[in-house]
Amino acid sequence: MRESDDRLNRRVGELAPLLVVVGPTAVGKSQAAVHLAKALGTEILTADSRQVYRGMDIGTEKPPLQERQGVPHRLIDLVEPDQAFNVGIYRQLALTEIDRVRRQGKIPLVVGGTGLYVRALVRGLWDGPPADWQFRARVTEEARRQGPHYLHLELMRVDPDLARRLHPHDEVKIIRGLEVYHLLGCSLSKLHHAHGFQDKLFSPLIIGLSRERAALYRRIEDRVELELAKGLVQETQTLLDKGHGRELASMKGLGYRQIAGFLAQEYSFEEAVRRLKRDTRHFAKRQLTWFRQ
RNA sequence: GCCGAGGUAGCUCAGUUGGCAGAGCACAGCCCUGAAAAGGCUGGUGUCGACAGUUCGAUUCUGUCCCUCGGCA
Repeated sequence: MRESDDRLNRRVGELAPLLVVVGPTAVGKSQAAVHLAKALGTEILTADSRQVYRGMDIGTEKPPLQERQGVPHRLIDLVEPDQAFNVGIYRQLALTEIDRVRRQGKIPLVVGGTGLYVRALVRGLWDGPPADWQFRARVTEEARRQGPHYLHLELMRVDPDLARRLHPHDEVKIIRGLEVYHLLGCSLSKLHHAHGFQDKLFSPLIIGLSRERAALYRRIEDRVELELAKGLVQETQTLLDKGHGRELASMKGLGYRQIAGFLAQEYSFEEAVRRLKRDTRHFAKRQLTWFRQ
């Protein structure tokens, strides 16, 4: 019943509206989004792969309660830092939230800096398996033994199309390709192609925020200093004390990674701050290439 | 003032037995569908401190000067 409704809607071009605000870190998304949400009388659905972790507040720049001005923020604090999280889980939860907001007669407003999450909402996500960490550990170990280009050659055997698109050094993506073949017996490039990423559920209006580069970098530096003043070091220590090791994906996030290195006495505090600022600038640049298109 | 070391990319430095100057970082551009704040690719950049001399040719050798750092005064 709903299925056919959706199909009908698609045919007549009446896809559900979806408002999306994207932009690099520190550009001022959160503040702009609160204004927009208040003006529209709606809520904020965050698209941020780091704000989903509970207890990671300062380093992920979750807007403090007083800055939210009563606007509900959803899709944050979803899991513990040692729990697995990924685009698939995000998309599922986000679709539920979007549906709920729509039923209340409001325009869903998605705000975030994680390009992949936004794209998975707007273009769909192929129905694939999540990471198999045992497989990944095994394959990584094998690559150590067999030499650097071993995995790429393996992928060339099972998925030549993907192998040609990936640089031999891009181990993370190469392993994903091997993993999918291992789990499903079919090449990832075929599965991607079959899906096509034309899975349009919404008619999105995407608003990209930007700033002059020098100003953005200045804001990043100020923001890092502010995070430190708010107690980023203490927050990192607390997470480590809870047993959340540096190998966790969540602990590899900006801020935690650099501060954890300092706490492990690998380098000085000044060096940690320098790296954090630098890595955040690099990240903002990568975000810009997602959002430019 | 004297002695010593040095002045090469935005920064830290390597180098040229005299023949179009090169690394890391910074910076810029890009890729991406279950780790994505992850992971990966590509690319500029130069009065080689200044002036003169030797030389077919000087960033490289010689001289003078300027500047920086250390030591002695």
